Amino acid sequence: MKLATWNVNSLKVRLPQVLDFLAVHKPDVLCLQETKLEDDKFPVSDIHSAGYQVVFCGQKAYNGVAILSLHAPQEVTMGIADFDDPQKRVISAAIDGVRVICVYIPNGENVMSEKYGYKLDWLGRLNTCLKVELEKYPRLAILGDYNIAPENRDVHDPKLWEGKVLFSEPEQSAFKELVALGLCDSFRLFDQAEKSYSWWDYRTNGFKRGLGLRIDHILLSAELAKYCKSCAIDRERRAHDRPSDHAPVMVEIET
DNA sequence: ATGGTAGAAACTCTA
Repeated sequence: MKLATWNVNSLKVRLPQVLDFLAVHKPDVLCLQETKLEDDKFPVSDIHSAGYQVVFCGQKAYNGVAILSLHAPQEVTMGIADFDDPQKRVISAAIDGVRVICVYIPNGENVMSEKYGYKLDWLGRLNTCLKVELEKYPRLAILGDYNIAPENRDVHDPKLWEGKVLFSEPEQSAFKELVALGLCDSFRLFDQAEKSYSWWDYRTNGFKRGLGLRIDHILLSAELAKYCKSCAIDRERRAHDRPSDHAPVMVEIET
């Protein structure tokens, strides 16, 4: 079983690239973030024509998440339980016996921003909700844009990024607390190339200059991690014409 | 050089 995640930064612009990704990799599940589409604008028929089912939860201009799958999504839920968040950042479904949670964790803007407080609060609420999900679904995968680089090796220049949003200590602690629930950063189960990143800022010509961060992750419960055979970043997607600023990440799980 | 680019929307916000 192949599970993938990709922050597409506008599904309207990236739809042809998403369809190509599906055709090339044939993932069982693809989680999307930053679709930036209201639900009545979602390209359902294009996804169906590609042989995929889809559930989604979006809004105008910002945020928006979706789960594409070969098999039927069941027990679909939107958002975080007991948290009335107007921002559309979470969608979950049970697919082929795996509970899939697609997350777009807030960016935080900068550590002095109100949005940074919202991000840390949001991470606390996610943690609480994942505790419950883990009890209910031992086979759990949380895929998405976490907007957190967990370790020094996940950032091109840790010194430069020290104390900055995406890399600050409180964010990294929140990430560790998610892992401490009994989850595992699937990328680090395997040997990986140095300077493996999943996001490069458009603004600094980051991709061309190798200025990246690894902020897109697939966390797996122990029950899934023990059957995980690979985890890879599809870095070449970032070199495409009109690329998203994020590359997809994909795991393979033996079933 | 506290810059730069990209997307959506609508003369600004978010990343």
